[in-house]
Amino acid sequence: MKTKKPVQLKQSFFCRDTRVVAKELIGMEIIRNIENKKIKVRIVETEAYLPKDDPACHASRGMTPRNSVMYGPPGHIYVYFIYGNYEMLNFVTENEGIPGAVLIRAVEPMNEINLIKKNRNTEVLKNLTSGPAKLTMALKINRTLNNRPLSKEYLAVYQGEKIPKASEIIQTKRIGIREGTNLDLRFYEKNNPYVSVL
DNA sequence: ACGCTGATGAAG
DNA sequence: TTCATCAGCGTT
Repeated sequence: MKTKKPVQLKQSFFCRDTRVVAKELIGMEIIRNIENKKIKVRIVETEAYLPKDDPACHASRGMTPRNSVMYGPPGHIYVYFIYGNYEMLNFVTENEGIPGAVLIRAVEPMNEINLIKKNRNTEVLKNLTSGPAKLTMALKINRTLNNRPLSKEYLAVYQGEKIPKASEIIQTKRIGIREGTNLDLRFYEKNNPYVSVL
């Protein structure tokens, strides 16, 4: 047997500058444990939302009931609801008390393709997980996971088997926001078909 | 290019 | 209490 046991990312991984975490999450793997299945995906696109001078960050105008999770411990899950339809998956970063988070924008499926197709109600491979709301539908992630620590019991992040070289990670402007578009805080793997927008 | 959808938070 | 806003998706 050559399969290595997956190494779960420690809390200290997330307790750093949000930009560094967003960049280093590219290539890491998420395992979603649900209904006796373990769906494994590889992160291919992220965005950083910063504690300071970032008008697009939910916490840019101070703490509210919704964004309070971002002020909590790093490595926790922040899921919020948007556009009347969609859930978004984020991981909290920075020290407790400092509000930062990384939005997971796209992932690449590594197993359970048929289950993901069913969850997404489509057969088109490149549409399965190529967007922040698509991947939460594919992995059945919703607000019940909000404010929870990472755990292999339901959702955890692991060291990736294939980490892109620095030259394979593209850094550009963020997508889908009105303010803060001048900042290059979006990261994605070059030439990966599951990236949401090229 | 647009409609769907409803939680959120700021204003009054 | 109202109202504009919104880290998207799917169909046209």
